[in-house]
Amino acid sequence: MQSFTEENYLKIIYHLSETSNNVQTNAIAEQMQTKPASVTDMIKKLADKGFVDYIKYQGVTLTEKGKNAAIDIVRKHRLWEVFLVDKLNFKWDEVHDVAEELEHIKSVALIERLDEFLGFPKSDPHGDPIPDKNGRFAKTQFTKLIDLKIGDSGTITGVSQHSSAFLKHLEKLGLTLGKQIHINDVTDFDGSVEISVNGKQINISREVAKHILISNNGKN
Amino acid sequence: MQSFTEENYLKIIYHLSETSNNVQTNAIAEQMQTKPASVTDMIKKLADKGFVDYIKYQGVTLTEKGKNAAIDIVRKHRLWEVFLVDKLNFKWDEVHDVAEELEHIKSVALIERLDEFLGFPKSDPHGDPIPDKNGRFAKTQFTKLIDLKIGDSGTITGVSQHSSAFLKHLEKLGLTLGKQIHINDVTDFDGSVEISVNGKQINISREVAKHILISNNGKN
DNA sequence: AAAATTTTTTAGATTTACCTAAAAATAAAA
DNA sequence: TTTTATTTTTAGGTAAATCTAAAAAATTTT
Repeated sequence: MQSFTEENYLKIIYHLSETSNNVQTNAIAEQMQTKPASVTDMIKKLADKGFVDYIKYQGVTLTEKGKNAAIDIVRKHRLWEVFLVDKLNFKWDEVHDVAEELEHIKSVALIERLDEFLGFPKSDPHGDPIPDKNGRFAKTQFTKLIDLKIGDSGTITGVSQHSSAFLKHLEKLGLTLGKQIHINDVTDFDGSVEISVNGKQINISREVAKHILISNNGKN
Repeated sequence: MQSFTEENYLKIIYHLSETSNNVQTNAIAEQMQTKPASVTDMIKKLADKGFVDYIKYQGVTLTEKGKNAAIDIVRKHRLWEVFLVDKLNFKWDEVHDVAEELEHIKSVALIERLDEFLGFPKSDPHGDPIPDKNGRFAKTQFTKLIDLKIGDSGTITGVSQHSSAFLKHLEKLGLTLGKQIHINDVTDFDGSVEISVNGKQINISREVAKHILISNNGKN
């Protein structure tokens, strides 16, 4: 059984694995808000326990065991987020920190019953897929809004940033999950994007456009 | 803000305070499943932080601050128990350990919304009162079943033991909250008690009778 | 009231997850 | 291909919560 801290490391390594194959010490340190030296210590421990493969100076990759452990934590995190939003009326920008704590509660029965209570949801309030109890989930293929071309349209189905500030901003702009959008123009000067949503035209910054995920997008 | 461990100490000191005024080091050690030496260390820390009053060799008492902190944890524990039983269909003997973890989640909003979601329950699945958000709760006056006399009757409204083994045993005997009971006889030999419940006569050991709490009891 | 017992504390170590500072390895630039 | 910069690791140390063994205080027994 893993400690609270080990679980956080596994989860972060898992998320970093999604974009790069070998996860670097510095990247982990940044995410964990700790120092690289501390990361090296923990990596050795995780390697000893068989959660990661580790070659000095080469970064780490999760083993099958490590990946399963990480997916289990992600599952818990996302189920709790659904609980908070669906049952306790939290906003999507309020759930992250609390779920961050709840995800470490160790009880298989608890999570299975929670899953059932919530009606076996397939995605969390931010559009991220929820692994089932065997760790399986549909690999969703999103396009970042920033990568769409003028004339493209699609549906907002996810976000790649869970900070309260970002989500509140989206809310204010009316950019929530399920909304249909259309790309009208891209500004040369600052890369900001002119889009239609809710029958209105709005301008969003490049930074915002990078973190909005779109599906069902059709050319023109 | 207190650590996980500090919270557990406060909770245990609070519970021990209900029966004795000055809580002893050894008693805390036993409940915490640790050694007296460790307790002395922690007591000093809690005293420094103003949670307890402590005089060497004299045991501890909770300060107002300590008492409030403890009641807050008890509140969380009991609300989570209600959630587990009412919403997730846990049995009353399955909730203790999970609630023991959930009680440490730090979010005022979470607990207030959970309380509301559950309909502001006044007692938990074991009959213990749930403090409101200001820490207030009705001081219930129970009589232990063992203290009733032959001919007395009353209603089961609580238990003073939360172990799964004990609760499962009660369940099997049909001795659940709200049940009406009548004392028929007390065995001289072993102090076991002959009672009527559900229209049947059963015999319960002294040990069991000690941990069943009765209210509305009328003489004869 | 002295002796024996129990309770509590102190002293000194251990483990976990951190840290800083400095050394070593790797990658990038000149 | 050196030099420079970046990344990572090692070495040695800290704080929290625990431990064992032994000393000190309080309580109980005789």
